[in-house]
Amino acid sequence: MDERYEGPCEVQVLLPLPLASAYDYLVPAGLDLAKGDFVVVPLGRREVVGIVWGRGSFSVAADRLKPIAARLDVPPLPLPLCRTIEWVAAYTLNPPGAVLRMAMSMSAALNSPKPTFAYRLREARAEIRLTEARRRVIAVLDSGPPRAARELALEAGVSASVVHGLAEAGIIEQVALAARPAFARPDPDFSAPDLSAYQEEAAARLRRAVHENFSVTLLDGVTGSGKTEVYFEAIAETLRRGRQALVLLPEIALTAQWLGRFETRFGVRPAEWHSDLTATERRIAWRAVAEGRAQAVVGARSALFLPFPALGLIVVDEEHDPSYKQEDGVIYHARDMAVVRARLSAIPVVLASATPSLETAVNVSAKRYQRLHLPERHGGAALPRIEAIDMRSDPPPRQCWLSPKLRTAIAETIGSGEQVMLFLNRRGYAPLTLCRGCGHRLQCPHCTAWLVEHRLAGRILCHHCGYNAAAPRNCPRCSAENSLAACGPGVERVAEEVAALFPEARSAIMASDTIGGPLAAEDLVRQVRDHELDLLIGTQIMAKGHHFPLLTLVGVIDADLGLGGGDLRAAERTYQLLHQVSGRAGRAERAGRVLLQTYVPDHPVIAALLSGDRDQFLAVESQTRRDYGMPPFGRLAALIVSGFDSAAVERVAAALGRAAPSGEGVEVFGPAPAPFALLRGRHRRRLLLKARKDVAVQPRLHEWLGRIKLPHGVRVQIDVDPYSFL
DNA sequence: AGCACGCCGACT
DNA sequence: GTCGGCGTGCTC
Repeated sequence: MDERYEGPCEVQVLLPLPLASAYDYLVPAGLDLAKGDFVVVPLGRREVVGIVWGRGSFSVAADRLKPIAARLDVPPLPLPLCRTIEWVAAYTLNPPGAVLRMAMSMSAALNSPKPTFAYRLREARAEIRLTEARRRVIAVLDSGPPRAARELALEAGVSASVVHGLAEAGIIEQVALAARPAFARPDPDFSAPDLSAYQEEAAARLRRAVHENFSVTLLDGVTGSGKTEVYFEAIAETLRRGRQALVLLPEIALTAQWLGRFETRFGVRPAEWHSDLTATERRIAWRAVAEGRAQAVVGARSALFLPFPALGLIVVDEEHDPSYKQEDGVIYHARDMAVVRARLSAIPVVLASATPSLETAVNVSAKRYQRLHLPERHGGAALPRIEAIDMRSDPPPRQCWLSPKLRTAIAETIGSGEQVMLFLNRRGYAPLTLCRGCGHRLQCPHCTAWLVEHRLAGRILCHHCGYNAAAPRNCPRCSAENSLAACGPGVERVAEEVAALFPEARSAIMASDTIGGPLAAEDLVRQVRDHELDLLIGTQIMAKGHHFPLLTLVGVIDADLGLGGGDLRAAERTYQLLHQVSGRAGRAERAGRVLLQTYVPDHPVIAALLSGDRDQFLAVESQTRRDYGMPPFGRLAALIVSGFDSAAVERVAAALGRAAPSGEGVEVFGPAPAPFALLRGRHRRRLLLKARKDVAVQPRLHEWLGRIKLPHGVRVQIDVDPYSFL
């Protein structure tokens, strides 16, 4: 049903602000609006852009209503996106305007499409004196299409004033560019894929799904089994139907390598959407999506809220990746919300992973999701051999982290002209620095966290708030000289050990803080590929996406890291990460080998990695969760109370504890100090609501919070389906 | 989220 | 005496 609102009448306008509800406005006579339209409305003494959300609610006296100032010349927010916004708001208990803000994070794009101008040579040229600079500009225009002043100046190697001077003199003239350069159209038939029988079968199933309504399909296959090529076929089919495709990737998996594969298959790069686009790039990409000119978009989780008018497919690659969980502001899980958007858009969604999340695995068992399995490595390469090194019987020397067995394996591998990757998910030199004299530990002044020494940079930093100071020479408390001792390993410390053990090996560190940016990262990848390096030491940043044919040994320095702490998903996450890291070993003809250094070789996670029996691991993990009524067999919601005044935070947390809902199928735990009891200077307390699967938690949470009056300066955040807890 | 209004310290 | 600090409260 096409909802139109012809003035004079009243409509609700949703503003991208954390207001409890949409506001009513008058539609002036002569203005004809539809749901989803972008409008400018007065708010207090400013003007803001909002979205026409529905007919007036008549909740405010008519004489207080203000008229809508204008309708913007932008395609309306697509209705399925509007419904997704409402759904996410209701589910996460956020004001709809706060969710809308995520879909309007590009205010510049809303300034009506400003016509862009280019210069071309005039037919009839006035006679003027031609300087060398002017000649160059004319030559550039002679040999190409009209260009914008800036570009023209750049290409001719002159300043902009030369261009303007030529315009003034009547040699060149401005022409309006008809449309902004269209986004290059990906060609679904640019290159025929070379698929295995399994891949072809899976691709055929997905192509069919693209012609039907909502469905969720898990594309399940080990690293190297060719999942990407398979979902590319679903994208191709979507493009043939003239619809748009969205691929969500974890931020760090969006690499030049992925883009290159897309370009090989479709002839052009897709539109990109991620956090380090410039304002201009955002504007261009957002408008191209909204106007349907961008047919294929790859992006991080926030791309989920882009205004696709003709969305036909969503792919969530690496669906198990924890970075899909947005942890601040509106707390949501992009994979789950992708399923919601697909359902509300009546389109298929494909979840791809080598190590599906337990939630997804359970949804497959329950037949809510389809599963397509790619059983083998494409090209027939063997899976890596995974072995444990029991650190209790094969310990490294004191203050060292590589066990004798791992050292031997490294020497053999490098000796035979192959490459090694050492994995340790810890940036910096050492996770903890303490004073041998007084026992003082270097701690962040704003967080409950140790300061991590980064020796290469000569700094100590907090990995949670970004606090950053020069590494002290003496103990900050007792001033003892040379008394600070590093405890435990970080990648820099492992690199130090490697340099001492293998002085002739060419090695490099790969961590988010040691590589300058995407370009430096690409260069490092190239160095590995071209065998300019023998050994790479890195964090999870190198866990995904790269194929290095000569890399045959992966050493995991501390396979137990992340298993402790009693976190709900610790086991699952460790399994996923180590499995992914293992997949880096031996992808071509050469067999790979993975060595896991562990003190608990019998731990179910380590055992599952050694046996390669993922499904058995998921079954055991699933049974444990079921026994304890934990997700996905029960529901969790966390309340995080935070503020700068710790006493006030404490009081609110205690009051929430007393006002906690109770009754059939609902339990509340806490308040307890939150995982980071002090974060960025804010004190934090946490309460956890656990409910049976059949209990709707949102109304309970709503009532619960309604019973508490929040003093100023204290904030309560709601995390429905918290991803981790301690 | 802005942007006001509002009531207490150092300046022309 | 004002200029301005940012606490709190409203915006259809």
